[in-house]
Parts: sequence; C-alpha cells; structure tokens
Amino acid sequence: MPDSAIRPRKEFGKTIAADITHRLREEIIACALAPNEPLRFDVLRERFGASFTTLREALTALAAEGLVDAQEQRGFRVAPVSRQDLIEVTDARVLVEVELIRRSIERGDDDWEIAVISTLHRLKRIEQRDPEHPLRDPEWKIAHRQFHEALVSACGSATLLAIRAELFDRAERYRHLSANFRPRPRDKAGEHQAIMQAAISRNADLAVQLIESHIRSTADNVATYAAHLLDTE
Amino acid sequence: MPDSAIRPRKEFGKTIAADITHRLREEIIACALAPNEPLRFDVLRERFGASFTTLREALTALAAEGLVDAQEQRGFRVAPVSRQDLIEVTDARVLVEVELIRRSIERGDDDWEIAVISTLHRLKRIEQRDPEHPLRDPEWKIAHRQFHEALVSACGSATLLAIRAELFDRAERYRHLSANFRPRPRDKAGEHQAIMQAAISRNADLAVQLIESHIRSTADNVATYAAHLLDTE
DNA sequence: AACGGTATGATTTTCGAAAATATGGCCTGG
DNA sequence: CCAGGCCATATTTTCGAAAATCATACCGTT
Repeated sequence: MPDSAIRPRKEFGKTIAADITHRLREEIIACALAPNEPLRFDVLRERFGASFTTLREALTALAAEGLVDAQEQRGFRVAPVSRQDLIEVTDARVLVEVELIRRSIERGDDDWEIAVISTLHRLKRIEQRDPEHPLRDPEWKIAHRQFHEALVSACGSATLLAIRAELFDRAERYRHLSANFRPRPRDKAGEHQAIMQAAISRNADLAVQLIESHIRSTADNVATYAAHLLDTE
Repeated sequence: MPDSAIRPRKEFGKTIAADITHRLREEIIACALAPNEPLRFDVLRERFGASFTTLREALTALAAEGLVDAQEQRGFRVAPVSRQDLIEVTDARVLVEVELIRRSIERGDDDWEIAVISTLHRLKRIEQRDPEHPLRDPEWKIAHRQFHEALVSACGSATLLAIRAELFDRAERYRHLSANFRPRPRDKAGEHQAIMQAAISRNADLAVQLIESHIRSTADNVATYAAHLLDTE
C-alpha cells in the first residue's frame, strides 16, 4: 500500500500526543518558546496541527515535569524562570547526580566504561569539527546529554534516573537562556575529559568533586550572563 | 441562585480533569485500584462520569508521577509493583528526605517548630482515639502525611519538596499494599516523637539517623509482609 | 467623574462521535 | 493437529463542536 497517503503525522512516539509532548519539550528547553509565554490553544493548534484535547494532554504532561505552568481555567504558559528556581534546580541536580555518579562508579561494568569513553569521544569530535558556540548545534546537545547520561547509567535506579533527567532538562533551559549573552564557552572539553578519567579510574571522590563544580560553575555562568532575565519584577 | 441546580461535579480543583486526577491518585495509592490493573476507558467513564479526553488527561498526569503506566496504543494500567521498585523508591526517599531534614533544621524558624509540634500532637491524638490499624483511617493518613511534610517544610526548595511528595505517594502505596497482611503496626508513635524531639533540639545528625531508619524499617516491613505480592512471575 | 453591575467577546474546558489501532477468533494450507 | 494470515470486534486515540468560564468594555446610577 502507499505508505505516505495521508500520513497521520507521527514522528516521535506512536501517538500524536507523545509526539507533541516531545516537540513542545524541545522548544521550551531551547527557549524557542520563551519563559512565561502564554500557550494559547489557537496558536498551538496552528503550529502543531493537533486538536484541543491532544494539545491539552501534552501540556498536562509537561506541567508535571515542571516545564509548563498550568493555571486552572486560565490556560497554560511556559514555566517562568527565576534566580531562586535556578538555585533550586542546581542544588537538586548536585544532590542527585553526585549520588548517581558514586553508584555508577561502584557498579559500572565494562559496558559502562565503554559507553562513557565512546560518548565522550563523540562529543569531542563534534567540538573539534565545529568549535563555535555548541548549544546552537543540535548534534552537540545530543552528544553532551548522552555523555552525562552514560556517566550515571550504571547506577541501578530507574527512579533516580528519571528524576535526574527532568532536572537536566530544566537546567538545560537555563543554559539556553544565557547562551545568547555568554561571551564564550569555558573549557568544557577539559572538564568532561577530567570527569571521564576520574570515573574510569574509579576515583569516586574526585569524580564527585568535579561533577559538582561542573554543575555549579555552569549555573553561576547562567546566573551572571542571564541576570537581566532572572531579576524581573 | 440555586447552588446545586445541575452542579458540574467539581470537588477538588476547579477543573474536572484536576479533580479526577486527584481522585484517581487517591484510589491508586490506597490500592483500591490494584497494581497492574488495566484502566479501561469504559470502566473509568462509568466510575468517574467523565469523558474520554478528560480521563486521558488525568491518566497522562499520573503517568508522569509514576503511579500509572502508559502503554502507547494499548491504554493505561496502574503502575506495577516490584521489590526492585520498592528498593529504588526507598533509597530515593532516604536521599532526598535526609537532605531536606538537614536544611529544615538549619533554617527552620519558630513557625516551623510550631508546625512540627502541632502536627505531631494531632497525629498522636488520632492514634489514641482509635488505636487500631491506622492506615484504614483517612484522618490518620492525612495527619501522618502532614507531620512528615511539616518536618521538611522549612527546607527552602519547592523543587525538592515536589520530588519528595511524589516519592512519598509511591511509598504510601506500598504501605497500603502490605497493610492487610501486617500483624500489627510497630511503635510508630515513639519513632515520630523521637524524630520531632531531635528536630526541635536541632540535632541534625540524630534526626537524619532516625528518619533514615524510620523509612527503611517501614520498607522492610512492607517487603516481608507483602512478599507474595512483590515476587510475582 | 467614579463605581458597580452586566452584556459581549475571547479562551479554555468538556463532551461524544468518528478514525485509528490492537486483539482474538476463524479459516485455510501444510 | 499446528502455523500463519485474515477478518470481525474491542479498545484506544483523535477530532471539532458545544458548554463553561474568564476578561473587558459598556452602561446606568450615584
């Protein structure tokens, strides 16, 4: 049969709702939809070509993830940003990520080591090929995410990994927020390399320390260069 | 005007969807809807008197909370239980709760102390009045939840509190799971009292230690008395 | 002119029908 | 008798219209 007769437009998941959830999440994280921006159904309907209820389902899911703010009877909007929220997300990330790194270093097997090494390798390749601002490169974003995921992938707790993933998304939105105003990326390549080495050599204390300062210094960077976007009243 | 003319049936939130989310969550936590039970729309439609899309929205939200399992194109079901999941939830709770207790003890003011003391007082009152199995008493459940919430309420992080609340719900479902098979509740009153005293006297290390064993021993209890429900294959 | 209430338009929220998809039984060929 | 494909039925998923709710401008009264 002809495969693309009408094509009920599904790219990510199997359901349209899951697909739209995915696309909306990406756009919010990338700040293509700005913080606080109202998410009106007319607009979304035209933009994503789905019906009210399907969109509503996607927005509800994102509200549970903390990327969307649901105001009952008054619609949805992109979750606001604030210095306080940035601090909370950063602290929570440190708490969780530190625990997961420790567990992964303790439990990780050969496959884990291979995953850490190879994801870092790919990340470095992309950085060499294209040394400009990495956050604008979708490939870099994916590789970066996969490296950090690989680091904690051997922790053994799907529950904590899910929490970690949500916090990572929320933090990435802040990184995008400041990306346009940051002068130059600092030496992330070196930091990633050091973290990898500490992890592979099973030096948990060092890895934890490096991860924590990696997370915190990134957040500090955001806080300074996106200050004008965070202190709004 | 006549207030209950037709009454569009809204008890909890302002929207029907939020109300149904709330009611469904309660029933799942209380195991009125058993783990793994399929959540078919016909049945839910009759039970909650809402339409497909409204129910779908509620189920999607609960899926994001980890209480419902969404199988694309094959509907929803109550999230399964397992020994592994119980361990993960318990470990995650310890990680988060310990951190929040520390912060609350450090930052808590007079109002915090009052909240901790008064919520414990109410809890003890209810336990005296009705010393049988407390999980069957909705008032005890609320009071118990409020005491534990009060303990961490001064932590200063809405983000971590939200994560904590989700984990608390998931753990409470396991407690209900074993409630019917547990011979007698152990001395929770004493444990709560000790935790309160450690917190109020700002003995963080002791409070942390007590909370951790409180959480872990409850989980151990569940693991033993609900063993036949956890080791299914 | 200021205030309060009301009508109007805009927007969200809910509904049940219709389309899409999965499930289970049946039939055929080996 | 079993395996594999096909049709019928059950169930989920999506849609756009209709109801409910909110926001705003208007009008009359003080």
